[in-house]
Amino acid sequence: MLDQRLVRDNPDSIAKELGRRGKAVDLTRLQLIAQQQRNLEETRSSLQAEGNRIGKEVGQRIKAGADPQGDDVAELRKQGNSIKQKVAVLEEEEKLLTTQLKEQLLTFPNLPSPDCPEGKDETDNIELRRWGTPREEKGLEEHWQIAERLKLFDTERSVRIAQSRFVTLMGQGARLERGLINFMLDLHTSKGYCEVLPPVLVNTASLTGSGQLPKFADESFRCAEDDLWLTPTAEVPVTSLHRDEIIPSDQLPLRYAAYSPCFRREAGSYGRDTRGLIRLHQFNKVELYWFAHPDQSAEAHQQITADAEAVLQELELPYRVIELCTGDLGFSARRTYDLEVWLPGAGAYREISSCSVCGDFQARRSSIRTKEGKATKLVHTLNGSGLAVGRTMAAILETGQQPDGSIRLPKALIPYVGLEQLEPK
RNA sequence: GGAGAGGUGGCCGAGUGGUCGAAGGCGCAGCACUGGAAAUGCUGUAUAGGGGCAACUCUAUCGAGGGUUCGAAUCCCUCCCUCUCCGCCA
Repeated sequence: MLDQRLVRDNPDSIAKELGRRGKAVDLTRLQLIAQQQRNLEETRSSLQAEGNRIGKEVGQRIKAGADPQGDDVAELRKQGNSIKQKVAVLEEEEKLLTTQLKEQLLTFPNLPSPDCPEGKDETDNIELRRWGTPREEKGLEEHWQIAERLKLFDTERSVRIAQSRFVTLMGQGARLERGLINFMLDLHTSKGYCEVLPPVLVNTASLTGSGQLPKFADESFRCAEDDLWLTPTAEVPVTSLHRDEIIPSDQLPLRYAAYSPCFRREAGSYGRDTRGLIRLHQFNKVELYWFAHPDQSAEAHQQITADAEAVLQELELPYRVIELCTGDLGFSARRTYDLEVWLPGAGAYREISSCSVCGDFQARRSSIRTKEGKATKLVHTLNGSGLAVGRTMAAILETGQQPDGSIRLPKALIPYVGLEQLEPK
């Protein structure tokens, strides 16, 4: 959420910064609401001050022995009543404006960081670096072909169980997925991350706090009978882990590694990535999340990205790091690095992790603060996939394929899967 | 699902109509004591939004929303949530 003070005092510069995302933004109406709201607050509160003064005086006089039914007390009561009525009218107007202001503020995306490169869409993203040597020989299979051959998962039967875009991992496939989750969590916790296994049903306040609501309601699955939604990412429950809290500054940064299944409606992606593990309504993900002191968030962003990269490096999966331009930035992000893993079968880099610094955007929505001396300030939040498990499996299958049709597993993963390689059964 | 209890500051916990933003404790910070520390003592320490260069000051907030009153943490109504016991259940 944007800072309402900034909107009130510097609407033009805020509009300009938001405009870097590619769409012109007009804040004049919002600024007017904010201004009116503040004016009303001023009159209302000074009126209330007068009312409080009268109330106290009545109490004092009665205590001092005045007749509670006497004329002078009655006169004060009358004044009190008249103020009360005026305040009631003002309060109603003010409440309306406050609600409007809040509602509006929640619909604006975060301000891009000044360091975020300008651009209109993904074609303007910038490749920062590459790691590893991609396999580029011809005739390699795509992961879903391998999976079919090795019977790692069943998509057709999953339609029977649920719908399209669901997958049932079976046999070695299920085992590999489980091994990957354990491997990732072990790697992160060995570096000091606190492991989290959160609820995957989350309430509206949680989704609003991390930025999915109110704008992206159609992207999430909702439980009709309850105020609960299926979480689209562990980022949501982990943000709300500290919602409405003040975190002592000596505890920062708090670093969490949360495994959760993730649920996305993928509205508007008909026909894209219909085969395999790339785009599903339900997938597994290990998410890294930091609550950081505002002064530390830039470094934290480098670190969280490095921690995500470490998973790919340990798994010997070639990848590249992309910096998103302003036009491709997510709603809550100020700056984002995407990790794209090389899929030899598909012959393409695919996003496998997105590491974002959100500044105080989520912290303001979720009211997560820290204390520094006397001052209370909003913390900064960061998130990064470490990693999307299904896509990781796809990369391992495509990268590890050997001439005899078996799949070599990365060394680091062998103890987790209990197999040297995957073979047709 | 049935019965009961309760929601107060960073935490615990008092407070049933008047200067209560709220006793006391814990925690935290500063100071004193000390060679240094512990212990002890003193002082300070809620959040949000206004106004002011600042000192400071105003308003709101005791789960949420209404009501009674000149005045509500305290009384009334509605709702939400949490806990305990019973039932059911992985």
